Order: sequence, then structure tokens, then C-alpha cells
Amino acid sequence: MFANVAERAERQPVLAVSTVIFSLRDDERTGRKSLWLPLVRRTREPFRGQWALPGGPLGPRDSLVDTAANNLRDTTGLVPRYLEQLYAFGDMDRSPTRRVVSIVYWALVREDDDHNTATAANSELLDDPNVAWFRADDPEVLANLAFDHRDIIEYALWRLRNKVEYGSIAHRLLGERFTLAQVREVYEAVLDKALDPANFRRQLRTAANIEETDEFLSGGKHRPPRLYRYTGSTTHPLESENIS
Amino acid sequence: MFANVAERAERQPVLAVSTVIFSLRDDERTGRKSLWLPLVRRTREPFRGQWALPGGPLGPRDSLVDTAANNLRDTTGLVPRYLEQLYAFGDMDRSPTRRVVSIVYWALVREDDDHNTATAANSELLDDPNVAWFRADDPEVLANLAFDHRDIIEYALWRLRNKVEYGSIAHRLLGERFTLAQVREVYEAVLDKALDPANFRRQLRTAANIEETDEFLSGGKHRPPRLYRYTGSTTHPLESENIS
DNA sequence: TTAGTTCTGGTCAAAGTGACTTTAACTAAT
DNA sequence: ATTAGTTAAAGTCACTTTGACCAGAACTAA
Repeated sequence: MFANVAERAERQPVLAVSTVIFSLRDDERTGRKSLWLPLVRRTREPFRGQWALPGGPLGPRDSLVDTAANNLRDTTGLVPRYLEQLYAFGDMDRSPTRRVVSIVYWALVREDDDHNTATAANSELLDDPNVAWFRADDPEVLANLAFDHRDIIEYALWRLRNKVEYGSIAHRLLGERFTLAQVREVYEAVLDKALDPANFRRQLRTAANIEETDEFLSGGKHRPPRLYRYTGSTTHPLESENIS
Repeated sequence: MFANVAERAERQPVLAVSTVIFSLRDDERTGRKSLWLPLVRRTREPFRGQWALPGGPLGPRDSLVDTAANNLRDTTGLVPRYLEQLYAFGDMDRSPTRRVVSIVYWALVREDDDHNTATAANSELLDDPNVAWFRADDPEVLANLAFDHRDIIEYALWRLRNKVEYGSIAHRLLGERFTLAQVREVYEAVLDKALDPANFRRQLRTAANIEETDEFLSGGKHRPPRLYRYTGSTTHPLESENIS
């Protein structure tokens, strides 16, 4: 044990970058939509065979956020529009072998995003048994993750629930145009409770980072809802890094 | 230029930890209180002679937050009660010589804190011409900082102003017992605008993370104000790391 | 005793919130 | 063609919160 600590102290720490990605999916259990995230199965020790967050070493010529994006594309086929830095985890005993400092990013994606559908790379990866989506709060899954990835995911969820600006969250999960009912579904998934549609509509009007368009969404077996557009971006540049 | 990039890519990145510390001080210019922070003068290249945030390399046996605290104690004599992780900066060109990934912490301290007064170490450092306090938004100072420390400080200020829980901010800047007027001064310094004392009092009552005591503060030439106590701590553990 | 200062509680109109009702506009079944 | 079913969207009403302002309370200093 002592030898282990001493050994770790002597070697240079490894710099890694990992990513937590949330998406909105139907949840057959509750009937509502809820948050899901992709995990990759580890193919080598330590924690071989267990599920882990997608991640890898810092690219020597890549920025932090580019490292995250590149690794994400290669392992899961996902290309989020922008990533946000979550936290740097650097405790001594995160990895059993040597010291790893992980800078963790997180993002919200919609699965029907242009980048993420119908591409050859993606459809290949969809069949990859080493990549899969899980409910973000499934205790069964969280309990068996590699490293300290359980703590990381729980912190990401906490951050999501404590975000001030919910409008941008909805925008990122839904895309350019969306109905108010869809925005409400996002809020309900994040807050995990039902909301009154009429009051919700009124409150979004005053919140004002959402703007109505002249378009409507037809096709449902009910009155067609108006489509809206996000007009916000009050976040700090460092908190919504674009991918180059 | 190309050679420089290639050279940087070959060598392992350096892991450093820096800290932004804010304190509340009287501002003779505006008459109100405002935010100040300590800087240290660089004694070697690059940026020799210019002011910079206190910081240093990751201690091989120290956690991230301990590295920040140790370096802070050694260079400025300050011992904040807890630090909060701000952001990891890792762009290629942050330092002209080689690639540096800096994990930056931030904290709020009160200058009359037990840890920070009347200790031998501190009084020595007070005379150190290479450590000084500056107004956090002084454009003159910000323009001449080493590395990208200007961006870092501006982001720290942005984060402070966008904090949801202001009660804890006041607590950290003021200590265990404080008057409502002092809390209001904190809000006014952070938000940079005057607030109505009567309405401010009423709102803090409903916010409820502040509790009145039976003590009063006498000595002023006016009615002695009641002292209050903070009863909050709704923040996530990762966002208020204790120093070991 | 009086003037000066801040503390602290109060009023009042305006704005916002939560629970609920009503009407509008579509689809699908009869 | 009519009707039932569904969700959209607007409105009502009691209640709470907010911002601006006023007035008395409690101390110090002259």
C-alpha cells in the first residue's frame, strides 16, 4: 500500500479528458421522458469489461474540448454541437495503477441531430455491443461503473438540475424549432415532476429567451402547436465551448 | 512558429494549480465596498516582473485543492477555509515556453479571519513587496497580468456574479456573525448597485438560509443592529472543498 | 436635550404564481 | 357529416412576492 502511494507520486500524472452526455428518451417505466447517457465498455485493465464514460488521454496538439470531442466521435459516433466543462477530478486514488487527472466535459444532445443520424460511422457504432445507452439515474448501472465515474455522473446530474438557465438546456436537447410541450417535457425530465401546461406557457413568455415563430407542427391528432425558437445565449463563453 | 508548436506537442504538458481569492475592502473611490484580490510578482521568466495569480505545479502527493492551499499559504500567507474549483485552462498557447494545463481554484476570504491575522508568517508576508492587493476590476492591473490570468480573473468575477446562492458568499466573506447591513454590502459590492435596506431585510427572511441571533453589535453611532448567522450549505460537496 | 445616523417594521400598488376553467383546432372513428 | 378524443392556448381568481416609500425606534455625539 505504501509502495503503491510512493510509486504513484514518483511518476508523472496522466492527463485524461472524459465526457458525460445526456439525451432525452422515452422512459417506458414512468411513461414520461427521462435523461439517458451513453457508456462504453472497457476493453482492458483496470476495470476490464465494466462500463465507463467515454474518454482518453489529452491529445498533444488538441485543446481540452477538442480532445473530448474527438474521443467522443471515435468511441460513440456522437458529435455534440458544443461541450461544457464540468470539473477536474484529481484525487490520488482514482485509478488503481497510476495517478490520473481527468478533466470532464458534459453536453446535451438530441438524438435526431443532423450530425448523429444516418451517417455511416454512426450506424456502424449503433451495432457495437461495447457502446450502449442507460438511464442516467439507474442505480443498478451506477453501482457498477469503472473508476469514480459514478461520482462524476451524479455530479453532472446535480449541475444539470441546478442550472439557472433552463431555456438553453431545452434548446440543446431539442434543436432549432420546438413546441412548448417539448420544452415542458425537458423541464419535467430534469426536475422529475409534472408541470401545469397553461402556467408553464405563461412563465416562458416572461422568461423571454424563447420566441414564437409563424410555423406550426401538424401531424398529431390534435390542434397543431406553434413552433418556437431559442434566442438566449446569456451563458459565459467558457461555459459553452464550440467544437472546432 | 511551427517549430514552437511542434516542440510543445512533443513535451508532456505541465499540470499547475492557481487560485483567485476575493476579499471585501473599502473602496475610497466609490465610497462603497468592493472586491479585491491578491497577486504575486513573477520572479522569473516568462513574464518576469509582472503580476500573476498565486500558483504552482501540482504536488505529486497532494490533491488538487491541497496543492492550491499549500501554494497560497507559502506565497501569500493566506489560509482560506475552503476553496472551490473554478475551471481548467488548457489551451496550447497559454504559456510561451511549453504547454501548461492550469486547474484554477477560487475562494472568498475575510481579512479579519483568525487564520489570516497576527500570525508571524502573515506579518512577514505583509511587507513582501512581491505580494499586493488590487481591485478586482481595475483595468490598469488586468491589462498587464502574466499569461492569460486576465481571462481567468474575469471569468471568476462572472461566476461570482452569477452564483445562485448569495447567502453563502456573504457568509464566507464576513465570518460567523454578521449584520444584515454587512450582507447587503456584500450584495452591493458583487452586483455593483445600491439596494433598499428595508426590502433587502424582508427578502432575506424568506430566503431562510440566514438566522437571527440574540446578539447585537454596539459601537456605531446609531441603533445597534442585530447579528445573524448562516445556516445554509445547500451547495454540492465538490463545490466547497475543505482543506485538509 | 437635540441633531444625526442607521435599524426595523409597516403600507400600498404592481407584478407574478398556482390551481383551475373554457374555448380552439386538429384527427380518427362512427 | 357528425361526434368523440386529444392537445393547444387563453382566461379567471385568490394568493404571494416585489419595489418604492414612510415612520418610528434606538443608539452616539455635540
